[in-house]
Amino acid sequence: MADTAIQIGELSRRTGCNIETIRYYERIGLMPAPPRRGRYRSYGAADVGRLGFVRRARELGFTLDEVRALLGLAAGGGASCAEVRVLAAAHLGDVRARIADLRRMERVLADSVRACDAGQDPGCPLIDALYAEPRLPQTAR
Amino acid sequence: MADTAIQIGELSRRTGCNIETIRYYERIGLMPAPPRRGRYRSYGAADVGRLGFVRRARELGFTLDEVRALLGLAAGGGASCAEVRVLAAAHLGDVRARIADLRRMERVLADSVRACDAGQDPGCPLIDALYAEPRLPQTAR
DNA sequence: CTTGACTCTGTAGTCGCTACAGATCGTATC
DNA sequence: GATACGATCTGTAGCGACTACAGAGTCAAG
Repeated sequence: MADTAIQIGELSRRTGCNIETIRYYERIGLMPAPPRRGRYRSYGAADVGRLGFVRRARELGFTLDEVRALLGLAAGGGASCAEVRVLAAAHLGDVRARIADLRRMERVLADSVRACDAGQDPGCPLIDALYAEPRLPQTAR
Repeated sequence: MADTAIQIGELSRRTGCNIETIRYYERIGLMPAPPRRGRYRSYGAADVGRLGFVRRARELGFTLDEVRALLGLAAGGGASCAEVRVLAAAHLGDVRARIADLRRMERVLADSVRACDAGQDPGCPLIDALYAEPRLPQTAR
C-alpha cells in the first residue's frame, strides 16, 4: 500500500493546494525538494500528509513562519505539546484581536448604512463620518 | 485663519499618517501633488481634511480603490449618497464574511488549547487536528 | 560655520501567493 | 514517423498597502 509515487498535479488535487503554491513552498523551504523522475517532481504519502498539515494550519490563519515552527514541533514529538500550546494561544490572541477590530468596523459601517436608510441627515452619513475629526474633540478649528 | 502652509512632517503629525505613506499616496494618485516651497511639499487645510478622510476610511477597512471611489463620491455631493450606501453595504458584507472566517478559526484554536489544557490526549490535540484529513470522511484506511 | 532636524528621490523589501512566458516531457493518435 | 495534447519545468514579475533604507539636499539656530 502507498507505494504511490505521484506527480505535482496529483498532489495538488489531493491537498487542494495549487501547483504554483507547492513549488513556492519548496522554494522557501517549507516543503522538502522531492526526488525527480526524469525532471518531474515525484511525491509520496509523507508529502501529502505534510502539505495537508500546512494547508490546514494556513486555514487556521497561522503565518508561514508559524507553520514552519509547528512542523518542527510536530516532528519533535513528546514534550513539544506545551510549546504548541504557546504558539496556538498566541495566535488565538491575534485572531481575537482581529475579530475585535473587524467588529468595530462592522458597527460603524452598519450604523452608517442604517442612518443612510433612515434618510434624515442632510448629507451622507458615511461621508460625514469620514470627514469628522475625532482627533480634536474641542479647540474649535 | 488657516492660511497655514504646513510641511509633510506636520501633516503626518496631524493625521497620524506616516510620512512615507503620504508620499506613497501621492505617487499612486490618492493625494494630489501639492505645490512646493523650495523643494519641500507645502500642504494646506484641504490636504489635512482629505488625508484624514483617507485614513478613517482605511481604518474602516476600505481598500485604496474603494477609498478612491469614496473620495470621488464625496466630491460629487448630492445624489451620491445612494452610491456610497452601495459601497458601504458591499464592504460591510466583506467585513462580516471575514469575521465569520475568523470565528471559525477562533473556535478550532480555542478547542485545541482547551483540549491541550485538559491533557487527556495521548498526543498533542492541535498537531493531531492538523494531521487529520477532513477531506475523506469515511473510506477507512 | 557647523550641527541637527527635516525633507528630498529612488529603490527594494515585506507576506503569501498568483500569473505568466517559453521550454521540455511523455503518451496517444493519425 | 509526425504531430498534437496535456502535464510539467524554470524563471521572473505582479498584487496590495505599505515600510525601510541610502544618500543627497535644505534650513534655521547657536
